[in-house]
Amino acid sequence: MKNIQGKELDQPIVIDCSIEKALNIIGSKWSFLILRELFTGTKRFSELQRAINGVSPKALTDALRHMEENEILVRTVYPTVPVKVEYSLTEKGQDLHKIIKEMKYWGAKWG
Amino acid sequence: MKNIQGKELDQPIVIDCSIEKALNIIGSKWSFLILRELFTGTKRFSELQRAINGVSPKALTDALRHMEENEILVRTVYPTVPVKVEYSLTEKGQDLHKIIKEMKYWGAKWG
DNA sequence: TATCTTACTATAAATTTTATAGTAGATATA
DNA sequence: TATATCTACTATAAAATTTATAGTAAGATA
Repeated sequence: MKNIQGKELDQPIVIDCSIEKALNIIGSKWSFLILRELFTGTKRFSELQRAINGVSPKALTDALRHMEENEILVRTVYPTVPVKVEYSLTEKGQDLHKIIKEMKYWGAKWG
Repeated sequence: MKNIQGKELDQPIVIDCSIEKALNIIGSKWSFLILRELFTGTKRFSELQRAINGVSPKALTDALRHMEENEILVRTVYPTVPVKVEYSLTEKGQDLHKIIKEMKYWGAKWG
């Protein structure tokens, strides 16, 4: 995953801007919609796939992995057959709620 | 410009989600950084280019055009030589400040 | 035996993004 | 006179990313 400037996120570059930091941690456009879903509670992969119109499984996997690495969400695997995987927000992830809420207000007002 | 599902924005599709509406109107990742700059006042193309680390002129032009079409900012051309072009936020654009502010808080806390 | 399920991967194709050079048109400099 | 400078972009090809599609494991079900 690359940052907003197109550099690998594990490269030693210093970003001063908090907005850029937030955008890099959140990841991609899909992350916002994953957040929207997870604020209402834990979800499985297939539930997210159905709820988010237009995501390919790869895009969803990539976004979830990125968010997991950045400790926005946790991934829990239940070794059943077929396997069950649940995604839920961490405190860090829950704290993004204010941003998404403001987006929702703005979108309802101007969209 | 395409929407978050990859469809052209002028296609007759209905989006119910306010978050998606907001994301589609804002446009791309660069838009957030353009907003960051314009909240401090009117800026010229070259000022934005210098202030936003890593934008290509094409990416900047594309983002500005998209934001202009969506009435987030206005573009004013002064017919001097060389020409001078200024970008400034509309009321709709100013109103995005809450979102960016929350991003900034979050980035400062967790980033 | 064939089919269904979940949570993904693999691959190639399609699309987007980026880097780089170039443009106008007047002024400034050597 | 020739060259360089400035701004705000465009054009183009190359590079990178994203998407669509098919496929996988591994047991349950009909």
